Amino acid sequence: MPPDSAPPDPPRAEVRRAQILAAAGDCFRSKGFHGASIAQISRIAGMSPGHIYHYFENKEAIIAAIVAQDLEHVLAMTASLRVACNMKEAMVEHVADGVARNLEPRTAGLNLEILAEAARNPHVAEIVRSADRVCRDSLGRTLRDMRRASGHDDDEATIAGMIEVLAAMFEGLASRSIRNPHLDRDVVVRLFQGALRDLLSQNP
Amino acid sequence: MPPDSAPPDPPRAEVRRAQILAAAGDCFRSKGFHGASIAQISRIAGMSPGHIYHYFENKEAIIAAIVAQDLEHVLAMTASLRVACNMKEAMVEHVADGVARNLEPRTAGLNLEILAEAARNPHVAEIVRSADRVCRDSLGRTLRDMRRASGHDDDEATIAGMIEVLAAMFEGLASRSIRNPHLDRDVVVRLFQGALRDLLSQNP
DNA sequence: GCAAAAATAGAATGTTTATTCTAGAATGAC
DNA sequence: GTCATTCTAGAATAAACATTCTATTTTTGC
Repeated sequence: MPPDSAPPDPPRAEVRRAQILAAAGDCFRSKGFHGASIAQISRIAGMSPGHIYHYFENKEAIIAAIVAQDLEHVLAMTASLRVACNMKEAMVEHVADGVARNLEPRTAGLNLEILAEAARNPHVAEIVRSADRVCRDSLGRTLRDMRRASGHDDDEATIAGMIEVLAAMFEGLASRSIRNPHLDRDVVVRLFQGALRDLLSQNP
Repeated sequence: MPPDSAPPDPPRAEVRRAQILAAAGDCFRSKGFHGASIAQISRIAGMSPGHIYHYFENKEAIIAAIVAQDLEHVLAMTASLRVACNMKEAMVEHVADGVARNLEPRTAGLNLEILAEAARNPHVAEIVRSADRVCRDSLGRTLRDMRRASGHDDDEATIAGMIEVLAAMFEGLASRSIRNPHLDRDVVVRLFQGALRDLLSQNP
């Protein structure tokens, strides 16, 4: 449950809202944002089509809510990772998790759907970008501390660049899982660990 | 009547077909595969909606053609790259082009659209996968030669893994260009070059 | 020039869509 | 229990959509 800042709503409404979001998640994953219809979502959510409009202004609002919900998960994960990973080797150990998560077909599909929608829907783009900003800030602090601790003195641009490279690598796995579903995950993990080590200990 | 099963030879037909594909490309880029309508495509292509069905059986066939066309460009690029890049440093030099190309918003948007569609449309998935197979084979040969020339003896799995890492890095840039449109391209190029050098010269 | 064939437009079709409207059922306050 | 409020269903609406049909124009082979 996201710790919503919204005023205390009747619990009934919250349950209903959650049902809609769950159903919409399923439909969006399998049909895409524009391939899934309100009728379909309402059937899976166990309510009438019209009733959905008591909780969401329109279909775009449902899309936005799904995107926000999904990114909040990522945000929470990033935050917890920051606490656990003050050291380089700890990060390297987490690579296996990160690779597995990003290769998961269901995750990959919805992520790509979100990005494609963000590429043409400014509202969704803003949600995606603001979540990314938070992730980058958090990862940036971790990275700067780590590099300082090992004697390097990087400028901001280099830190930001490292984050982009890291992010591109992991986010690129979604693309890889679609294009080459039979890729050898273990080898990828091994090489990712090597690349990460090199990236984090390189001289400027 | 369904369209002629054999594409007509006359150049007239080819021009018309190309017009449709060009218009469809524009529409798909700005609205997505399912957001773009035949009416819209036909308007931009300068013909009637019904006429499109003389060249394509249905909308999915247009999507498939666009996907195939796009991937053929990538394929051609990969092939030319293989000729030019027998050496590591030559590849490193091409990083800047590769980064710029993958960060291009128009390219990135359509690529993400294609991947999202491939995640749920088996027909499109097959096109994408077969193109990727060709790219991997070509890059694999290049990489193996390069590594042998510098005294390394890798097994197939390692070569395949290197390709996956490389591909993930570059393909991940599409995601980055959406999530963080203001990223510093030059720094990313510099760090990509370093990462590429490390990846290609690491010991097994 | 002239028929046969191909190319094309544009209206017609039938379905699907998001969204709104209307009215009935559940719930809770007192 | 009664009444006001909130939920909820399902029909109604109006637009959009992919696709097909029909008729007209253009091209081509001769």
